[in-house]
Amino acid sequence: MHAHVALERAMETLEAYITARGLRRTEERYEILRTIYTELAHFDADTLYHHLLEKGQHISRATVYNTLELLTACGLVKRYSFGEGRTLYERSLGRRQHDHLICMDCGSIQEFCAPELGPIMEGVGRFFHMKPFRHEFIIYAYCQQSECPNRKKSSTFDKNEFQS
Amino acid sequence: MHAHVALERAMETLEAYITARGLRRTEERYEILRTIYTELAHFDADTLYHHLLEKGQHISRATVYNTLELLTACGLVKRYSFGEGRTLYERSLGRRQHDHLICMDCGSIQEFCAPELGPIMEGVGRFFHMKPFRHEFIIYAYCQQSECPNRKKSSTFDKNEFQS
DNA sequence: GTTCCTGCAAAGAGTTTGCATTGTG
DNA sequence: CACAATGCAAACTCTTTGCAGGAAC
Repeated sequence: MHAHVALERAMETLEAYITARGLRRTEERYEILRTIYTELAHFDADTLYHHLLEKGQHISRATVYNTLELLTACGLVKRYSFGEGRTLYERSLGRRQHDHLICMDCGSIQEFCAPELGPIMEGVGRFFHMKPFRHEFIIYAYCQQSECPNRKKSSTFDKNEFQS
Repeated sequence: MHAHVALERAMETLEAYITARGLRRTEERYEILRTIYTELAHFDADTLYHHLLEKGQHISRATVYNTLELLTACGLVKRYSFGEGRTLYERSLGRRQHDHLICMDCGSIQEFCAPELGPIMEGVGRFFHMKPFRHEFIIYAYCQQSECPNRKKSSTFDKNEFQS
């Protein structure tokens, strides 16, 4: 699905959600949704806040957090907790189910699909007599190249957890 | 492996680590290791702190955090980030590789083994030309019973993420 | 005696909340 | 013009840090 198609459908979903609950159509909400769907892949709240600032959009942190909660509630955004307590968001409409691989050298995130996980999840659920709802599968990996091609900054991942 | 055997081996590991690096054998370190290996399964730093307090062990938060970092560094404790940003620890010596299932009704945690994950991780690593190091696989599930048998407190898991 | 460790309190990061103001419906 | 949303700042939680006193070696 092309980005602008996903954005259009996301806009419709947001419209419907706003209408159904009698909420307000504020410019901030549309701007944040647009930004997420066209400019950001995996991001945290503060990155989104500063990204908006750099575009000249002065939207407060409170509104950023409120809107992320709203978009999460209506299924347009997903929230993840990655290693070392990083809370990241990503858009969820128009993207197939996927999991994440994180480079421990630079923190960059790759997505992959592993349909085999479905049956595993079902089997575990049966074993515990629980009803599986969703899963998170995160692979932490090193680049095989001596110099990580994604390296951008000092890693937040090699402080304590991965030493001998 | 019995708990006290695991504790003994953990003590030896800690001894060796302390000796190798010229660190100090403080009572706080032994007490925290003992507590983790005999009394706690999955816990956060604050739970450990209060658990020690209730036993009459007044060990400061700073020392609790320092010691958790030390024990993580020498492989006796593992740190996890679960949904909604919970940072939890568990002892790692004498426990086979496992993953976690979290009850969204009460937050209780079950462990399970899924050896099928190894090959999946390897395959994904090959695809991205990266060297997988470790993984986290978390299943979030509901109890099938209408009343969760593990229910202890109001869930921290049904606030935003799991509503319609 | 030297150096490391502890405990306290303050600082810091990330997120949430209270409240006056703004703006949608 | 009612009431929801915004923006700001303060509060809050979890974790880290600085420093003085105390313990290990």
